[in-house]
This record gives sequence, structure tokens and C-alpha cells, in this order.
Amino acid sequence: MKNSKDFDKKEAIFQAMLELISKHGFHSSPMSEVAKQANVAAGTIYHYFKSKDELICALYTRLREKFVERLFKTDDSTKPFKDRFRIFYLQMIQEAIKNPKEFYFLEQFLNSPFITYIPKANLQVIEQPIYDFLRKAIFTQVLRDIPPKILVAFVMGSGTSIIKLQLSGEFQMTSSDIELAFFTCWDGIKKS
Amino acid sequence: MKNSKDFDKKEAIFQAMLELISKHGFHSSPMSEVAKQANVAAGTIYHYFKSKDELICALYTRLREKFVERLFKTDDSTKPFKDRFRIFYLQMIQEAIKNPKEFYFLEQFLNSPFITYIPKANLQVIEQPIYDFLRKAIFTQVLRDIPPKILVAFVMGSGTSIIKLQLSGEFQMTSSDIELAFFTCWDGIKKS
Amino acid sequence: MKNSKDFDKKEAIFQAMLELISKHGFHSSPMSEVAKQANVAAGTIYHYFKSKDELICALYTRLREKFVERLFKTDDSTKPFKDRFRIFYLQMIQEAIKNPKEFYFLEQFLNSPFITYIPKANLQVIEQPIYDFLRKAIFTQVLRDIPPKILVAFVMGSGTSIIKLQLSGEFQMTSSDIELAFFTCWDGIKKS
Amino acid sequence: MKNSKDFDKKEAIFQAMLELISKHGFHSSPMSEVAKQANVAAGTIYHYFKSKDELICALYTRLREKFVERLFKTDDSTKPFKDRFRIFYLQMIQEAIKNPKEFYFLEQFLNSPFITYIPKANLQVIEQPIYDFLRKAIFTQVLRDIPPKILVAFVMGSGTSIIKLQLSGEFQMTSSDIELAFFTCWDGIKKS
DNA sequence: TATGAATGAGCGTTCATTCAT
DNA sequence: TATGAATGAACGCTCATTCAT
Repeated sequence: MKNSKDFDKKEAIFQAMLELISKHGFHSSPMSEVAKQANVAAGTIYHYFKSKDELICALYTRLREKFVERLFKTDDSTKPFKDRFRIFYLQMIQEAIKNPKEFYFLEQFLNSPFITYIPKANLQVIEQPIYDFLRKAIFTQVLRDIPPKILVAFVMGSGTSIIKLQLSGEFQMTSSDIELAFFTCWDGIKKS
Repeated sequence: MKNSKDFDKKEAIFQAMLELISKHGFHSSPMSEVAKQANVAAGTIYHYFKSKDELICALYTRLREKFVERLFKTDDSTKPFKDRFRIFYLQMIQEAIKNPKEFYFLEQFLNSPFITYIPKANLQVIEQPIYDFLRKAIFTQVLRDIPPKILVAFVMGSGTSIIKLQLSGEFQMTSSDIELAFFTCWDGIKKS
Repeated sequence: MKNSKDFDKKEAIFQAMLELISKHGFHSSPMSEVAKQANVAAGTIYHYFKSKDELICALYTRLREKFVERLFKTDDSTKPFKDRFRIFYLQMIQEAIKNPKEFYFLEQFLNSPFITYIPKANLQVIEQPIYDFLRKAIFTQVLRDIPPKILVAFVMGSGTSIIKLQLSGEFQMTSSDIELAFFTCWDGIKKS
Repeated sequence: MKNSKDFDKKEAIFQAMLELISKHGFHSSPMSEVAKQANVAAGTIYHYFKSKDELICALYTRLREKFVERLFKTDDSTKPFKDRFRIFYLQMIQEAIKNPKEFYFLEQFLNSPFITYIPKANLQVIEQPIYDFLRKAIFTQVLRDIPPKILVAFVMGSGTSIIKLQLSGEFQMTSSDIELAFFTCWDGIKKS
């Protein structure tokens, strides 16, 4: 089956690149190594991606979309917003902790000059669900009335930072620690 | 004067590397280019630093120390903690915005495999002032009683994220926006 | 019809290679591009030709034969030799100018190490008509008595050079210019 | 001595590239091989030349200049023009035969897409002496009154072709053959 | 100390060719 | 016959590092 084989190879290449970059960084992840780990020839990668940069960018887009999607996997819009936000915040932390490679790759990419290769419009589309989620809650006066972009930055930044703390191995968070983190965030953003 | 010349060259090398990496990333900042921008010969860099990696790591340590130091430059321990924290938070945001190259370099480094080259103990020493500042406030029941490391991550993570928002050019923060960000953070961490 | 299809594909491949090489040279004309322009699969080319080199050599032989043939297309052996030679010389220049791709390919090939792949005997067979044409005229004392090979070289070399001048775009030859070129050549080679 | 070493290396690289290309063509002359034959490291070539293409173009300019210069090495402007032209024509043929590598390289380059990389103005400057030499003789009514560019093309083209004949090994020219070739050319171009 | 020419391992990428379908 | 995905050797080139001066 051509399609399934295609899928397998592309997927294997993505996976190999993810593994290498999350561990060694962009420039210690040579294409030859990617090929080896993906069990394809070096040249094969170039049937699927124009260049190393394009592969890395495609991987970012793909992983970021997947990550955002997961944040709302367990959302239940019939619940009170506080509960929904709690689920969202915990989900963010837990998903990242369950997928450290993805998380490291995303953070590394986001904080590198690579990020400038992705058109801002594309980035916005990917982040839209988060933005919408919080903006509506500002509108319905559940959340503090501050510019939504600041709110998103605040929430995601604090979460990201807590994830890094946990993944660094420097501090073992219990689930009640995570709960505390949620309350800290919530008390900051809620309409008082 | 040997020391002063040493200082000048080392400083020039640091500055050149900072400029290049903040703009182009680690692996688009060749030593030859650093040398050119620092007005020294390529070989000279190796009198001051064992390797490119060591130079980058030294630069990180140096900039991170400077950054933390600046956070407390305007601290006044006689004031109520809330005021002190406000100054601290605003200072963090403003210093980063005033020094975008430093900020980009630090974030890039922090989110790359390079960070693992710096012994954890050293990192802890550098961050200690922040940790102490907040821990004491927990102890005196001004701040919410959560593990200090989580608190530090929360505060610094939210701040960092807001800085990125501003530096991205995607959102122009007014000083009242920054004030709002401070309140959001404060309401989250204060003892209620 | 197998033969007609064969013919079509082979022809399309020849045409595609000619177009690419005349424009980009041998090593900027990948087989994949040839395949694309010929509307066949890359592998298909290898049903008709053993290798890229063989294809290029076959193309040379083919085009050179066609070119020589055209030189005598309008020959009329009943006319005086001077008239016949005039037609020949003008034909050479005009055919090349009408078919610049063919001309560029032939010249490129002729001046590259590829030419050594073609057995000398084959080359001689192809050029034979030109050789015979001029040798007879020497024999009949119409042309200067110099070794025929030198005569052929002289005539073809001067013609080729004039063609290049015109094709370079550097000089627009009128038909009276071409006539002058003919006289220049003729006065050189005729028996005086 | 820095200058002499520089000279040596650059010269050695030029020589190595010349040797390889004249024998194997552009794309069978890898930089690694050039380095090996020039007794330098691959990277060293890139201190002297930006790229392979630039090296090849520089080599062309250099050799073509040298070649044109040699044509007039033995010129004596006090002699009658016919004698001067004879010397010139014979010199062209003999120099090329003495330096077959240079000749093959120049012809290969001239008939490849590389030639388009060299600005036309530069080419003209190099060829200027030949042009001037013949143009003056047209002006003084020694040579046939045809556009100088055509005259140059005629003379150089016929000469080049005769050189190729000799170098091909297919025909051993005696000095009286060369003399005949000169007369053939002269009778063509002289004012009758 | 300071230089910068020189090194050469290693990179990203290309492309002639093959072969399972 | 025809396909085109896959191969992998080989390419042009970069750049951290060295060392004679």
C-alpha cells in the first residue's frame, strides 16, 4: 500500500528527528543520523522534505497542533469555567510531562531563530483555540479584564515554567503540587 | 596594562558572540565571525576560552548573573513586600525589554541542550537571590504557602512569557498593561 | 504500435536532454529533470539508454548526422563548385542559427571529454560527406592544394566561429555580412 | 615569506584544477581531488576562492589573458602587416600546441554555460588586443573591409579549428602545413 | 600574547541508477 | 514496458580548532 508506506516513512523521519533534536539540539542532529534512526537512506528524506530546515519547521507545526489539540481533548463546555480551566491547566502540565521529547523540541524551536521561519499567521491559527477559550471567559466576566494576549502569555508561560521544573528532575511534583499551581494561576486570572 | 587589555578583548568577544547568537542562533555564529566582530584574530579567542562551547557557557553564566543582579538593583527591603515584589516584577520585564539580545540569548541557551553543561549547583547559586526573596515571603505568610521552587517557576515563567509577547512585536504593552500583569501575578501568589 | 510509441518516447527523451544541456550544461541536467520534461518516469529512460553518458553520446551522433545531412540538402552537383560551396557555407551558418540548441549542444559536446567516448571511426563516417565534398574540389584543382583535413578544419572552424558570434547576440549579422564571410572563406581556399 | 607562500598555494590550486578539468571535464574534477593534487587541504581552496565556480572562472580569465598576451609576444610593429599577421597566426597555433591543457580548458569553458558568468565587458577587454590589431589593418586598407568582429571570428575560428585537428592526433601537421594554413587565411582576409 | 592561514572531519544535499510493483 | 520511490556514494562547502610565526 503506497499510502501506508508513505505514511510510515514520513512518520519515521519525523520521529527520528524529534528524538535526536530533543536530545542533542538542532545542529547535533545530522541528517545522516536521522536517516539511520528512521531506517531510510539519507536521500529518501529529501523526497519528503525540501531541506533540513523545512523538515524541522514541519515537525514544529505538526507537534504544536497536536499539543494544542490535546489541551481540549477533555474539555466539557457544559461545566463551569473554573472546572474547565482546571482541566485545561492540568492537561497542559500532564501532557507535556508525558511527552517530554515533544515538549523539549517545541521549547527549543520556539526559542530559536527557527521560529521566525513560520509565518505569524500560521502560528496564530495554531494557537487560536487557546486564545478563544480564554477570551470568551473574559467576555463573560469570569476572568479578569486584561488583553487576551497577555492572559494567554501569563497562563501558558507559568505552565511551561512549571513543566520545565518537573522535567528538570530538580523537583518532584505531586498531584497536589499541580493542584496548588492551578489555584495560583486561577486566583491570578479570575475576576475578583 | 595586561588586565585591562584582557578585559577589553574578553569583553569584545563576549559582546560579539552575544550579538551573533541572539540574531542567528548557535550554529549560525561561526567563531570566525565572532573574531571579526570582536576585532581579534580567530586564534585569540582560544587564549581566553577553551572552546566555542565553553565561551557560550561562560557567556550564559555571566549574563544570567547580571540579569538576576539587576532584578534587585532597585529593591528596598524597608518597603512592604507587595511593593518590593511589584518593583521586582516590573524590573524583570523592563530589563529584558531594554536588553533584548541578552534575553534572547538566555532563553535560547536555557532551552537548548547546552544548559545541561552547566552544573546544577552553579545554576542554583545564580538563581538563589530570587529563591530567597520569595521563600522569605512565604515564610512570613505574605505569599501563598506552596513549594518555593514552584513559586519561582510560576513568577519567572509568567514574566518571561509576557516579555516574549512584547518582544515579538505582536502586542505593544503600555505601562498599565504591565501593571495589570503584575496584579495578575500578585493575586495568584499572595496569601489570601 | 510498439515502434511508434518507442519512437515517441525516445524522441521525447532526446528532445528533453537537448533542451536541458543546451541551456544548463551536462552536469546541471539531471536525469530526473529529463524524465520530467520528457513526460516519462526516470526509470523509463533506462529502457532506452544504458546510462546518462550513453544517452548523451547517442544524442550527439544523431544531431551531428542530422546537421551534416542538412548541409547538403540544397546541394546541386550540376552547378559550378563555387556556387555549390557558397550554398554549403551559407547553409551551415543558417542552419545553426535556426537551431541554436542543437548547435550549442554539439559544440559543448565536441569540446568536452565526452568526445573521446565516440570512436574516431564513427566520427569520421559522420563527417565524410564534408570531407568528400572538399577533397574532390581539391582534386579537380578548384581548391587550393592543401591536406583535405586542414581544409575541412579551416572551413568549418571559421564558419563555427561566425555562428557563435551571431548567437552570442554581440553582433547582428545581415545577409550581406554572411555573404562577405563566404567571400572571405572562398578567397582563402580557392585555387588562385 | 607570506606572499610567496600565498602565491604558491593559489598557483598550485590553479594548476591542479587546470590539469583535472582539461583531462576530465568540469564535473569530474571534484574539489577534493583538486586539493589533493595541489597538496593543500580541501578547506584551503576556499581561502583563495569563494566557490568552485569562481575558481574556474578566475582560471579562465587568467589563462585567456595569458594566451592573448603570448600572441603578441613576438610582434614587431615595424614589419609589414602581412609578416606581422603571419607571426601572429603561427604563434596562435604553436602556443596552443605547446600548451594543450590550457587550450582544452579554454575551449571547454568557452563552449559551456560557464562563459555566461563572465561579464561581456570583461571578455571584451581581454580580446581587445586582437581586435585592435586587425581593425587597424582594415582601416589602413591592408585587410578586406568587413566588420572587424567578423574578421576576428574568422581568423580565430579557423586557427582554433586547425589546432584541434593537430591536438586530436588525427593529423600530424608539418611546419609547411601550418604555413599553408596561414596562406589560406591570409588570402581570405587580405584586401585584394 | 596575538595572529590568521591552514586543516580536515563532517555537514546538507544531489542525482545516476535500481527494482519491486 | 513503465513506473517512481528508494538508494547511497559522492559532491561542494563550512567551521571549530591548531600552530608556526
